[in-house]
Amino acid sequence: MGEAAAALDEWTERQKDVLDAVLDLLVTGGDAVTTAAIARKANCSKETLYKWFGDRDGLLAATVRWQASRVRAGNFDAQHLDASQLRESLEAFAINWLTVISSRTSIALNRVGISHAGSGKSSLGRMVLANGRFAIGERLKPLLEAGRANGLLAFDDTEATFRTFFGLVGRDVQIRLLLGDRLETTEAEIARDAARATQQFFALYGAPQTQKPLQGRI
Amino acid sequence: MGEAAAALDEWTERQKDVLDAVLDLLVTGGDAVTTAAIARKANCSKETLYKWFGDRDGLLAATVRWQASRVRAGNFDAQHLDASQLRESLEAFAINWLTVISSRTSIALNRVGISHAGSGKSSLGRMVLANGRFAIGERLKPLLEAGRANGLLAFDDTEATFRTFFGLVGRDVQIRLLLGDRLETTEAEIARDAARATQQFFALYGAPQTQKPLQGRI
DNA sequence: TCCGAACCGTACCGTACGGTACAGAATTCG
DNA sequence: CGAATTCTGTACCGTACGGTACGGTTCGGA
Repeated sequence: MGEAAAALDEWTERQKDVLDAVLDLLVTGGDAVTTAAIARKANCSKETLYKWFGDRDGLLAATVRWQASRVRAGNFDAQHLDASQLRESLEAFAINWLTVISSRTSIALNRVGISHAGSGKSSLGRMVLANGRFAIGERLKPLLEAGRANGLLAFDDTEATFRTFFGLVGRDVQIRLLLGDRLETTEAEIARDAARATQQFFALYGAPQTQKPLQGRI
Repeated sequence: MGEAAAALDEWTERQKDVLDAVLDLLVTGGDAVTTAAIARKANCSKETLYKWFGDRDGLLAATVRWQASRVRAGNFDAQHLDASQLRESLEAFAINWLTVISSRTSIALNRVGISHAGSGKSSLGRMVLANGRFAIGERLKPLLEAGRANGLLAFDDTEATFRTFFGLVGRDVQIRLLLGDRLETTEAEIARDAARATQQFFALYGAPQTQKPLQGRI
């Protein structure tokens, strides 16, 4: 939230163009993402790159933040939920999440973060994690808790419940894509998987069908 | 199966020592896994490395195969299953899988495969995938189908069912570890998670408690 | 119109690393 | 024992790449 706003005006338009160039290079995995290639693609000098972003890692970190600041989908309003609204919201979350992790951008950034995490300096990995797995968690948890408050869901541990939802939605998709598996992720496929995951989630955590107390409405 | 046997006698003892050295270097992520470092650690010359394994990628590929050939756990016998045996077997699978993906070796090899997949040449990624995600799938599916044949499980698509089990067990563990998250994965924690995943899996795919026909017993 | 700041393009430097060459030790085999 | 083979250790080569230096250009402000 504050994070996203900060990232949005943290750089000038010209600098954002540079970050977009980095993203382009990352996504088209063909050629290596060298500082020279970045400067060429962005029509700027390497010296400017280093002046603005410090070093290559700083540039990559800025790119992660920049992409993250763009991705935030609007939060879902979780007041006066009924069962079908909750189901729709969960399904929308699942669709959104599957779409994100299937995107070439997400795959490329996760690969960069993982490579860095393997090289000791794990700050990029933590950043990807914060803007991926943990960001979606913080956005989904209020919805889960609203569902519980309205008697639609039954669970004790919000974190554990979210992790189960995460597993039901993601399954093996992310690791397969990261490892280069060709996995057709069409929109229709994603919608079907999101619906299945949501249904399974309700089977596990849906509250038993009791007459829910008409709280507040006289 | 044949793969494992092939890998076991594909190299001499001396060569296996070299591959173990590569694994050691990969696991202790501190220093880069250069050919010079490998030769130093294995007390052999770089020239021998190139003679035996072709080039650096061939050496890494051989290391993946070598590690995979060691990991295979004994298959589970899936005859005359009753419910508690099935549950135990599934839980054992889950424990085994969680233990593997939490190991420093698995994390390091997956990181290498992912990095390679990002650099165009995806053969290493596919190899890690074949010996990880797909190997566990091929080993688990017979158990699922035996459970169905014995009336303990109800599902149509074996692959889809396995993927759900995979998601319930793995959740966010692998991506978090790959991205450098410190995630305590004690034996007790793994056992608890495996039990929870198995229970959830039965809740989704357990056959309704009918009197199962006493097939074969008079 | 002039000045200075920011920036582009290119050239350059140092180092790290994959891969090769080679001399000498170890080992095998007749 | 001697010849041939295989291996080790080290030195070496070429290249790729992160980072720096610098001359030339654009552009905003006085």
